[in-house]
Amino acid sequence: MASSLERRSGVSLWRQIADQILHSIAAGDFAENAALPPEVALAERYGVNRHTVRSAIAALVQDGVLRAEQGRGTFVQSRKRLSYPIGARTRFSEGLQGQASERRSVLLESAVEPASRRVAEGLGLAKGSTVIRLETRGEADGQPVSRATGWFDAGRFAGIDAAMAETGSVTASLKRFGIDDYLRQSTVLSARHADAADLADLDLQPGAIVLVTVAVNVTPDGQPIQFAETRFPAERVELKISAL
Amino acid sequence: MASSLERRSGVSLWRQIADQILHSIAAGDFAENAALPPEVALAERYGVNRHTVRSAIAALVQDGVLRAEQGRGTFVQSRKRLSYPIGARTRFSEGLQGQASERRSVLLESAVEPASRRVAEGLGLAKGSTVIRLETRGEADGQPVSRATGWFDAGRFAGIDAAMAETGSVTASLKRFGIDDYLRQSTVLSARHADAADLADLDLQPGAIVLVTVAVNVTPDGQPIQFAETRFPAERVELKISAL
DNA sequence: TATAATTGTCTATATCAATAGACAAATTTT
DNA sequence: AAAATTTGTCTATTGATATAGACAATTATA
Repeated sequence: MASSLERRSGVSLWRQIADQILHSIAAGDFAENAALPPEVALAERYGVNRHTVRSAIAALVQDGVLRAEQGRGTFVQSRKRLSYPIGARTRFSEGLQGQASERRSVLLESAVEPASRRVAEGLGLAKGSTVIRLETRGEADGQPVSRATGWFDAGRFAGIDAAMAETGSVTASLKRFGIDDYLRQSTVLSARHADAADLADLDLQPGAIVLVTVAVNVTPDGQPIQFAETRFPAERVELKISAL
Repeated sequence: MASSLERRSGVSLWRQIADQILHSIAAGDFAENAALPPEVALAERYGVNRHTVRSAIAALVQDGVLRAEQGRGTFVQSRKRLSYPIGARTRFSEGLQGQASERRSVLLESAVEPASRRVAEGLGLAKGSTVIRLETRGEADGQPVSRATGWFDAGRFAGIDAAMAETGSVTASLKRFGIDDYLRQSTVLSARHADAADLADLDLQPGAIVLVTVAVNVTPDGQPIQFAETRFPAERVELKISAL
């Protein structure tokens, strides 16, 4: 194993090592509260100075992933990564049952604006039609696990921003407009480094990776309701694709 | 827009800027062959020195994303990203039809070895059972688009490595063992920085991101056939989740 | 209790990353 | 032809990153 490192890549060695340790923990190489190899051993394995390993560990301690105890060693603090299901009936609140005791969706911002080409196409509207944009953050046990931007046809769903602010749930808000059921028509997935806004909203460290889904939700008879882009912090969330 | 940058984060400013430009292009802000803003303007927008912007551009030129012409400007070289479908009948060769004229799967390495706990669980075998591991690379128009590690029960599929080397297709190889149809039982998706091996196999630059799928393929009656982990370069591939 | 193992802190040095400024080279515009 | 715009190259300086070595502080073990 022990993947090697790339120098003068624009990503410092300590961050590469921190990423690898994080990945190693997520892959199950270390149980919770298990001890990491001592710094000297890690330095040798990665072929770097002990101080460089210490920088990586310091970053992960800062993130709450590791816990260092002088004289004893360095231990895995928490290694939970939520498994977020994606399927025909993807619902934020339902999906994480059993994995987190407290789940909620927070409305950060809403706006009424003309639809961009991308959004208009997704919703099957004419370009420039008025749409309502909702910016929301999903939290599980107080920790941000998703950051979504959703668009709705302003004509059909006027006031959904208020409903969302009140109920804190897309599903509940749509019920007020007579939508009892909706399906996920398509999901396109990609990944990238988190931008500054996502770093702030998701409480991530620079260099963090986000999984990005772009989805269209439709009524059972195929009428587009919502166009949404959602960013998930890759270090805290994995996506499980279930039957559609 | 113009997301800001994070200093002393372990990720250099030039790489952060390169990532943002890449994202901006992928988001459709610039058409193919469109000119980027001049270096001075970019430097001002990001609040950095012109030389820092030049480092970012140089990296993207090296990647073949941009093309710089002295006296004229800097232009978008190519912004195609393959859309790789994921669904119940995910097949490498079929999925990319129409997006690339030449598609193939190359067997890099094969080995017979005891199953790790993870693989054994995925295939429903006892831990330590003998399995065949196949390392393959998917290519579209000569460019690497996927890097897969697949495991098969060595008892049932003895010789599949030879069949794979001959046919270059998992589907064709399985036919020789009487498997005419198979389904994808589950897919778990994550993202991380590419490790050194992936960088080499996928011809990526350090710091690149890979989408990772871990999947189990089963016969129509639910018997596990293959356990596989596949890495996709996020800058070249997006995953489209279709009906299962 | 003494020893070993492990993390924490300090100093010093070399290399990479970023800033700053000046000017050359190529292209487009006036 | 001249001016303006834009990329390319050079020198110099500052701060972050990485290496090297030594030793202190804490904990577990012989």
